[in-house]
Amino acid sequence: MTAGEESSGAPSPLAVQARVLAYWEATGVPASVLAGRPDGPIFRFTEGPPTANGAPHLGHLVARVLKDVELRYRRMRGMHIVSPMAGWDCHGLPVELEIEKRHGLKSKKEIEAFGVERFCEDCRAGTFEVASVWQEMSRRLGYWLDYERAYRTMDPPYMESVWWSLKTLFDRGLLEKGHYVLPYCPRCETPLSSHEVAQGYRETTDPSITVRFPLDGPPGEKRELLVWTTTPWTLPANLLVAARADLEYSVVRASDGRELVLASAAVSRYFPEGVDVVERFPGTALAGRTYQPPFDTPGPGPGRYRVVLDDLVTTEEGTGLVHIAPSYGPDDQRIGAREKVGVFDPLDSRGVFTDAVPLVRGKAFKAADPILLKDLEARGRLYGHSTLRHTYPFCWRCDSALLYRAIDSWFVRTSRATDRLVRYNASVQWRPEHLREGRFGNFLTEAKDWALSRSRYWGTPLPIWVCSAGHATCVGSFAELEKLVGSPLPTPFDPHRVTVDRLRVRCGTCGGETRREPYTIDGWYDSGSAPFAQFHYPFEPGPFDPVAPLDFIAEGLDQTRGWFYSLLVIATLLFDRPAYRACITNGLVLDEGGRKMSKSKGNALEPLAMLDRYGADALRWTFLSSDYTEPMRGDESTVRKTSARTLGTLGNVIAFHLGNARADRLPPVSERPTPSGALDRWLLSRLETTRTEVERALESYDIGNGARAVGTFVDDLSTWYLRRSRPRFWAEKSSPDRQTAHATLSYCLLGLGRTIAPLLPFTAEWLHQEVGEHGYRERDLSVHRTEWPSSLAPRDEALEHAMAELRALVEVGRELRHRAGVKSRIPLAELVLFGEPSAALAGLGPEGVALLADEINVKRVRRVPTSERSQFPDSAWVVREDAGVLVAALPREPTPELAEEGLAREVARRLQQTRKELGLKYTEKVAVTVVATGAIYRALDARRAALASDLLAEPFELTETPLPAGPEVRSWEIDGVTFSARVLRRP
RNA sequence: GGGCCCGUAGCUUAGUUUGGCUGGAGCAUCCGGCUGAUAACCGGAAGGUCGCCGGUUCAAAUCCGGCCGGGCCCA
Repeated sequence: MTAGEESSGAPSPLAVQARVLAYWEATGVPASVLAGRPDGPIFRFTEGPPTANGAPHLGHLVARVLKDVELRYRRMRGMHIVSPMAGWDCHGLPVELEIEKRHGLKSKKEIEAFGVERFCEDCRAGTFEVASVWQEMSRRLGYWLDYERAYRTMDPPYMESVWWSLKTLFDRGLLEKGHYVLPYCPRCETPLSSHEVAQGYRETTDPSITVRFPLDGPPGEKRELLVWTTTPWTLPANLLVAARADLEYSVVRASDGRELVLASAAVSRYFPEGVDVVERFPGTALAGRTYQPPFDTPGPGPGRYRVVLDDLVTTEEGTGLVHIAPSYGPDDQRIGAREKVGVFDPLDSRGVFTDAVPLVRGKAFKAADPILLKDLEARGRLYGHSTLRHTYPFCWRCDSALLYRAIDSWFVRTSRATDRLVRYNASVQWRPEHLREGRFGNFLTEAKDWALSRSRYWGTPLPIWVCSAGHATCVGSFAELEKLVGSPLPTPFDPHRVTVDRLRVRCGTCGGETRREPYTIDGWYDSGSAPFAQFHYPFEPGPFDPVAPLDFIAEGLDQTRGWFYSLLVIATLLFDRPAYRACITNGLVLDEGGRKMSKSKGNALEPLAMLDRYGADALRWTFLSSDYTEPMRGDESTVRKTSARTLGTLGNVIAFHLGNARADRLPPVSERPTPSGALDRWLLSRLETTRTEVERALESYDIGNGARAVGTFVDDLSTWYLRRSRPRFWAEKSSPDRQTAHATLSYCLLGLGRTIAPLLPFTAEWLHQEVGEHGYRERDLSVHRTEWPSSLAPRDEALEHAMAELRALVEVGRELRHRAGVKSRIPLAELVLFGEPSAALAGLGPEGVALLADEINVKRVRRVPTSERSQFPDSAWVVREDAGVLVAALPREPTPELAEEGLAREVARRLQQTRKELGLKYTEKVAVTVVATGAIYRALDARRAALASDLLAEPFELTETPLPAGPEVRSWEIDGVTFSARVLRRP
């Protein structure tokens, strides 16, 4: 922008963004900032690694804005960020699934036919297909991460650190094998962890059936247990029925004469019409009774098909008699183990029935339901059949219905550290705070052992080898592995399954032949290891400190069960300390209707497209000034409106300042001016207040409060300071008042630039470069390389208070004018204020009075005692009273002289309008001829010189003789009187 | 079924921790004003059962209980 263009408005946010991005890239500002301040205090941070093959959505963008704000702020405070590395979560089902789809693979069998090696190679390559989108999004958002040195969970050093940690847990007895009932995905053929399952619950319809289990008994007695279930496919695996000792059971006689046994509490539910009760007895009376199983598949076994007692039985639903299939439920397993009845699991790894149940051989577990039902019915074993809508877990990645089944798995024994998890969590500064005791806290107290192993291919292999004698050897480093192999490892060594499983590893205990436990580990363990594994700890020296938690992390609320949890568990078990000191979470971004965004619904807004359309700061501001802890609506009109408000206003102020400063070549002022005027001092104080509020907000991770403070300041700056100061800026260059106004505005803008640098990095840079006249030349002059200002100006709270009072009085004055029906252009004689001024207001002195008079357009402001109310009759005055307290009065009419002055202004305004319509710059002179008569003539005649100067008119002619008609002659009417004028551009 | 959170004007929200001035703003609407920022600025009006019901209190948007609606999480 040059001096000749000073009247043009603010450049668009997009233009600002493009300009700033170009500057950053040309001069390497981001890289130099990322390099950090190694001499400064360390601020520990870790970027939560996104899944490397999933596209970013707006929610990710919110989290990144929050992280960026805090990191920029800490950098300005001179802190050294450890580490600013980007990260990628490379392993696990999401990646495998993508590759399976690509090759049309539908099962593990097909993967193995395809070739595990090829498959894993494709997973490795596929990992980075969307990486560039993430990187580009970060760049455009202004989120500076070190992508050059990004950590990847699939890199051998990273994996070696993970192995080290697993061995550490193993040695402490915190990593153990078990055979437990786990949620299992039949399609992926692997168990899932509880936090994975948590992501997949959804409503579904299942059969709800009641089955007759005939009791063995004395001849002639025909009694049947009524047993309820929603999973008919588990019935072939039934081994026991549970009753509750302290519950009463009834025997009822059905209409067909058969006697049915169920809990007394369930009788009215099953027989709302009433029924004959033959007998009642406690649950203990049923214990040990044997029955005919629903299907005789597993055959008789010791202790099977009998009634046992257990507290899991309730009567809220069902019959108070619970079908127990020890393979298919955690409680079932517990009871089965206690009763020593063994297990019967007729499903293969894909959830398909084996030959063990000929009736449904080859059927997937759910698909067997109708066949089993039909068979039960044919044999007269089905008592009732309906359906039930309830929530049921599905695989979070492939959407298959999960089943619970007993399976071998390795567990991290988190349940042994529950008290420490809870204690360390208590020290976390959560944002919002309620997560500590609320959602996250609750989750911790219920924490179960972490099912770590996955029967999959693309992941960190579980580094445990077991020999024929049953010794388990957990390997914690490549060196240790090499020792056990007895010969050098291949170089470069890639510790993924394909390589590792070719090695012949000797048992660490007996030296015998071993086989590796054929598992990979849960990807959440990989990402939870990021704080140390990204530095290849403990194998290489690095900045990781086992004693020090991260200072700060931030991710979406969905990570409570994900990353926030795995970080805490790993830090607690491994280092016996909390994982992070502060954690900010953000809510989901919803569409304009408040619905979840999803690609399938087509309502998802692409982050990059949004950045293209509105620019980074507009999006940043929208998120920061909304309640980002709650679900937000991400519709575009909100972005447009919210950002236009503050960014647009600030842009206008800057554009005004630049135009003004450049027109007269006034240099930027970076030293704090010491103005004497109240308005200038007020602005400086407001700036300092704002700086303090932003500082407090960012220190305590309450970013929203900082953003609000900035919003208020920008409004004050534009609509009060600048509006009130505007005439000062068109005084002569040498005028002291102009100089002071310029210095104040320049200084405050530069101070504001540093204050908003963490929040609005693009706008701040633009401001800093333009107002500071750095010219986008040197990277050292970037606002992001400046220090956070420790103090920008003296704070004068009394002055801020006084100004607020004054502004309230201005509003009163305007309201009075409105009521009097006299427009602002017409001066009135005086504004009368009742009573004594407050101490604060009095402190503003004559400047305050002048300001008030000018705003209300009155010739003077007068204070009178309240007792003089009678001197201001309603016939001539409009009076304001608040709750019975007199405030102010204003004349209803201007004096004739003032009316004339107003008339002159009416004319002047129309001529100014004409100037503008001619497209004249405010420095261009014009030749003006005004034709008027009567009152208008008299009004103008008395003010020729002033009008000429206001309008830059040379000459300014006034006549009563009409001008010859012409295109340049225009006429107007004021209160029924006409006048005309000719305004000519001067050559 | 359980837990946590949210519900203030058409929209975005402050105020809720620690009860107390007529519940503030901004956008949008209407009316008016201003005119050297101009797809800007200023004023006024209208718009609120502070989700609903009940309780505590001299006093409740704020504290307590219950309910309704929404979201997330758990099972």
